[in-house]
Formats: sequence, structure tokens, C-alpha cells
Amino acid sequence: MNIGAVSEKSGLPAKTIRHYEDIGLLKPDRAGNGYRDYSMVDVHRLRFLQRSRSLGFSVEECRQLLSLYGDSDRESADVKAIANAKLSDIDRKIAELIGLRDMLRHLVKNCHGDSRPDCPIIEGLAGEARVQ
Amino acid sequence: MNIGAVSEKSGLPAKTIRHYEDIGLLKPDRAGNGYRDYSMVDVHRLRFLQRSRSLGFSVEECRQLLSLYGDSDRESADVKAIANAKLSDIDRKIAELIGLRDMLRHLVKNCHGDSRPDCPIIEGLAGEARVQ
DNA sequence: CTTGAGATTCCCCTTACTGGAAGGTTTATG
DNA sequence: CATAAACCTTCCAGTAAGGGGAATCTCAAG
Repeated sequence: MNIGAVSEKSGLPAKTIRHYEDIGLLKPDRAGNGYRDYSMVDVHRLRFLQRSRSLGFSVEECRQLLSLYGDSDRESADVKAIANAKLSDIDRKIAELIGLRDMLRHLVKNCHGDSRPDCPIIEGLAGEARVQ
Repeated sequence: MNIGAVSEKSGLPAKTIRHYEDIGLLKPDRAGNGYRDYSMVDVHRLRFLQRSRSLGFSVEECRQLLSLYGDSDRESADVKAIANAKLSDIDRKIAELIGLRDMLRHLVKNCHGDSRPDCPIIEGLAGEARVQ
């Protein structure tokens, strides 16, 4: 499969896909003409990257997540440790997104258009997340 | 309030706080000695930035979200349009995080340590999100 | 008064892409 | 068959969003 098709299927620009290859996140075959030749596994990895990057995980975190499978030299204890750590991150992110969503919903409901100066939503903006 | 205290309260490094000032996300006062002097509103904005950046929103998106209040020249229709667009984004992100979490949970439960070659989790990795 | 913690600016480095040039390949069309 | 459009290649440079660290300044404590 050529890079254009993979781009469409993964939702990532071709530039980004080549970049991910440069930094070792995947290694597509090459066709006789020099074009990259992607498999469905590559598409899965790229889709996964698209998702997790857009959710605020760094490329290195994504690399760890990807290593949870596929790398046949994985060790069960490592896998579980990494996965559990990421599960905490994810739970926190979900909670924060829900907080953000509620805040915006409140804003949409209560801020009724006349540009009144003091909007009580400002309090909610910072969330009640414990710092540190 | 000095930048150190604000850093602690917002969870952002001082470097990042100064950077946000450079790109116009806040304008703290200056004390007589040249030190930046932050208000509680600044702290709120910074906390908000910390949260939304870590959730995968770009700085420009954060700028839009911040403009939903504080800018007294806001127009109700604009506010609602932006807020509603962001609400969709947030809902999608939440759904994706839940998908990611379920996948990891499944992996933790089912991948029982002996490095067996084929893990069915790979299917789940890409999610069933419709591309495009 | 001096010592250490915290502030300032400035400049360069890093991460994670993104745009564009210059050129090779494949596909559709006259 | 020619040739133009669409796709692919590499390479180089730029952007976005910070981070490291030097050189200097200021404040609080002993």
C-alpha cells in the first residue's frame, strides 16, 4: 500500500508518516520502484499514533504504548507496569476532560450574550485539580 | 505574586509561564524591581492552560478557549459557536481515551506474561474511529 | 555584608512536525 | 506514443512550544 492510501486510512499527513519512520516508529517495506510499501499492521500502528498523539501523549509515550505489543521481546512484568502507569494517566485525562466539558457546558448555558463584564465561569476555569 | 509562587500554583514551569507571556496569553504587572507580579486571574488562566495543553489542545485552541471569557469584547454568538465546537472535540477525546483505557485494561488482564507471539489486542489498537 | 535563593534577559537547543524545492514514477488522456 | 497530472522520493529549511544554561540583578537571612 502506498503512502497516500495509508495517509487517508490513518488520518495522518504523509509528511508525518515519513517522520515517524525516521524516528523508528515503523519500518515499511520498499517496492521495486523505491516507494514505501505499507502493511495493515503499519496502518494500525499509525492510527494508534494519531489517536494517542491527539490525546496529549508524547511520541516517547506512544512508543512505549506501542511496545506493549508487537515487540516480541516484551516481558510481562514490564508490560503490566507500563500499562498500569498509562492507565492512571488516562484516567486523569478523562477526569480533566470531563471537568473541561462541564465548564464549557455551563458557559454555553449561562453566558447569555449581552457582554456582561463578570462571568462567574472564571472560577471554574482553573478546575479544582490539586496542584502537584 | 512572584513567578515562583505562580509556577507552583499553576503546575507550569517558570520558563513556560514567561513563554506564554511572550506569545501574548497574559500580561502580568511589573513590580518596582522589575519582577513580574501576577494576579489570581493570571493563576487561573495558567492553570487552565496547563490543563488544556496536557489534553492535546494547541496553544491557539487554548487562546480561543481563553477568549471565551475575560475579553470583554466577546460576542455571545461567537462564544457559543466556539464553545460548542470545542465541546464536540472534547466529547471525541473522552470517547477515544475511554477506548484507549479499555484496550489497556484488556491487555493487562489478558496478556499473561509468556511472550506469546500473537496478541489479539492489536485489532483494538487502531480503534474503530471512522477515519475522515 | 555576604551568601544563597529567586528573578531577569538572552541565546541556543530540542521535539515534533510542516513546507517547499528538485526530481523520479505511474496513470490518464489526446 | 507523448505528455500532463498525480504521486512518490530525498533534502533542507522553518515553525511551534517549550527547555537548558549563562550572566546579571534583587531580596531575605545570618
